[in-house]
Amino acid sequence: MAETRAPDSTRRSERSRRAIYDAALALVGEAGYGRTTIEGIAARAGVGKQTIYRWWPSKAEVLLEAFLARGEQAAEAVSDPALPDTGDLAADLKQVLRLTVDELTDPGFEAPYRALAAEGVINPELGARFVSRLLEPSLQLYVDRLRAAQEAGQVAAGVDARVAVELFVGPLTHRWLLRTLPLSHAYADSLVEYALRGIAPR
Amino acid sequence: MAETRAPDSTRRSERSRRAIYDAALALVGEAGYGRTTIEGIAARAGVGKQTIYRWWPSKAEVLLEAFLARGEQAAEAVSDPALPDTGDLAADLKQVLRLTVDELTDPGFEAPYRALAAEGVINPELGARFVSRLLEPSLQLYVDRLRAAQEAGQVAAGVDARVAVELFVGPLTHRWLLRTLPLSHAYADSLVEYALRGIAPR
Amino acid sequence: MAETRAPDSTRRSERSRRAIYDAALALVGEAGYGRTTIEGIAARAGVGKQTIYRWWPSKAEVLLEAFLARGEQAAEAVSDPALPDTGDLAADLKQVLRLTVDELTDPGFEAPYRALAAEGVINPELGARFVSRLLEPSLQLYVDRLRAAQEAGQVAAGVDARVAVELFVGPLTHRWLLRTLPLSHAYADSLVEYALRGIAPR
Amino acid sequence: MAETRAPDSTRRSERSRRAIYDAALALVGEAGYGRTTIEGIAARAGVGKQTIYRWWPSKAEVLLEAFLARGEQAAEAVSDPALPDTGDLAADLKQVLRLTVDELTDPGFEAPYRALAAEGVINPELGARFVSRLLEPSLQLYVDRLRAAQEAGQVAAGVDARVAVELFVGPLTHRWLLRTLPLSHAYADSLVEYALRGIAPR
DNA sequence: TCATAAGCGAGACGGTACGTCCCGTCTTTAT
DNA sequence: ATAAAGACGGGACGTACCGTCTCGCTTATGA
Repeated sequence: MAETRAPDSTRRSERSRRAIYDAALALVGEAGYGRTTIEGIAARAGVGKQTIYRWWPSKAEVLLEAFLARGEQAAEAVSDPALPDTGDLAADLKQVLRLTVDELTDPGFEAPYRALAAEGVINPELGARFVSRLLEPSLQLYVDRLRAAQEAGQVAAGVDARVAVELFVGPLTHRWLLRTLPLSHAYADSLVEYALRGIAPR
Repeated sequence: MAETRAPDSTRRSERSRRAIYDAALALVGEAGYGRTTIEGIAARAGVGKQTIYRWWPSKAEVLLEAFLARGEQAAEAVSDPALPDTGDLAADLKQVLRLTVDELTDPGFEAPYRALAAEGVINPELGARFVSRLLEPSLQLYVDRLRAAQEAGQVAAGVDARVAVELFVGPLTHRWLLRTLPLSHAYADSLVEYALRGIAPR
Repeated sequence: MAETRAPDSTRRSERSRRAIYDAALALVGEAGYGRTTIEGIAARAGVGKQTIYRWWPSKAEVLLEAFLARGEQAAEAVSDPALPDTGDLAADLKQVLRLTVDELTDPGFEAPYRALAAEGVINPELGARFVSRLLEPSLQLYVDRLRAAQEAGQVAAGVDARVAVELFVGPLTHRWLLRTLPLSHAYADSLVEYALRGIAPR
Repeated sequence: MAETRAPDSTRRSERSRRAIYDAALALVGEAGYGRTTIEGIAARAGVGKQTIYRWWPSKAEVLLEAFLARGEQAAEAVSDPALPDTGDLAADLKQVLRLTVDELTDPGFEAPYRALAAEGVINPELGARFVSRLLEPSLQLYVDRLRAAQEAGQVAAGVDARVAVELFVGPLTHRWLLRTLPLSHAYADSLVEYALRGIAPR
């Protein structure tokens, strides 16, 4: 059991960590995931390769953490991450799905997010981390909003909120990942209408 | 205009083509997409590397054609590719979605299909071919079945069948690709129930 | 016994081989053996690293062959490699040892020759090749000349010519390798005088 | 003039110094000079790398000092380092050369000595130190003995003792360094006989 | 007596080179 | 002309060390 000596994380260089995140996100955005290399990230970050290999097991993990770090920065700016609750469930969901459409179409966001999703499709370990650290937290917001609506009698009592969430998010993600048909606000609205009828109280 | 002369496909070796397909599918299944190499495919197929480069532009294309070729073999065995139409729309969809769940879980099928999907997520050209050659044809079967139901008054008249299809297929694919939660027949059934209510006539 | 597939030497690129020799000798001369790298040789020769690793096991072997190749070129220009035999043994040996001093002092020759000798001191395999391919052939010329002198009665009959050779060459090499004291024609002459008396007939 | 402040040698750890010497000699003996690294020496000595870099400029210097330190230990055991002078010059020289042969063949001695010699062949600075600290002192003992013999009329008056020494030591070193032919007591004896005749009085 | 500054073990850091794998191209020989 | 074979120039991999640096921790004075 030749455990390869774990590095001492208290002595880690925060400066290098940030430079690596920036370089990784920039390169994936510019050249694509396949043409982004560890050597390239190291060179752009002004960092030795070993500093990357010391702290991350793979290119995909670097990108995942870089993405998470960016997300946390963005999250600090927002006080309440919860979905809006104006009482009008349909309007609230449409608003959020429209925002999601915008985000998925944002050039700076799309490339690394696609790269991570694709890597997670093939690599179960990374996929699990991708889901638990990035995807599930935002799905949970939907779950919370749907439960609130359920208590307000706007959603049928027997509906499993976790499954219901996928009625909204699943088709959107499907279109985005596989590029079957273009994403649009109109499509988001249609989804909300169909899916909401599907889980409405009798 | 020194156009790199296109090879004469009439003299192409059918033997090599098949060996390449077999090797490609086997290697992706055994080692994963990332660890499958053109050299590896060539060696395993007992073929020169150039024979691959002559006929395919990339590893992904080899795999896509290999997958299609296998699909066509399977298709020859089936006379009518259409979805069942017993008149009971819910039952028909449940049956098909359950079969889809089984297929997505089949070990021999899953690895290359995931590999292609993931590559398509990142590579738009391949993604487009993946969708048009593999995905859309089967989605079209759903569209046809839903249109028939619509004419039979089992689906609301205003519903866009192409969008409706995604209410069934989108969540299922989402779970499979991202492995958020396990696929099961019960989940397939739930999807059919929720989604069908969403597009039911008033 | 996983024999690492030997390359097909009939398809070897003569062009690359020569470029590698030139680059290796130039770099050792310019930067010294320690600062000469395989990557540097490959880059300077305009060659892939693998082309070096395919044909040579180490930097030292590249240099040895480069040196031998240069020697062979030089040898082609000379019809008879034998030592001069004017009948005057002392004069002949002085002439040859003086030439050797000049050669060992020649800037273009010294650096690679030192590098090879030093590597051979540490690495017995390379040392053996260095000796058998470079050193012994020239020592043999001395042996031949001494045997001729022996037959002419200028050297004592009982003397082992191979040992006698080292009386001339050993001290010279010792000074050169270890730089104890400067090499000079005068030193060469002294050596010949002392050593020749040592092996003279009674 | 930001001279990098010289370390305070009064506070130097004798314990570490010795551990470094031991580790260096052991590693060179076990793995060879090329595979001995500063990191390896530090790890084996249980010492920080900086402790080596603080006190020595290079791997070769560490080894040279380690070798010298061992030599001094050995020298303390001997009262008089001078060569024997029994009056029989040939016998005295044969005895010393035979001892030298034995030493050069001693496994614990050979590896580091070869490593230093080889490094000195390539690196003139180290070579100079190698010669002045290790080689010349012992050559001087020969010079002294030969001068004594000269005064006793056993060596021709005109002979330069420093040059004469090399007639004995040069061929021996040549054989040892380059491994042209095996070292043996018989070879040592032959050398003494030939060389002594070369410098004998008329 | 006790701060304070040196040497020290430890090891992270920016780098360079290693030797290997594979890329996509090209050339040779055989069918 | 296609095919098997594989050498080639090239680029990235992940590893090993380089020499520098920064961290706490002894340890040994000198204020």
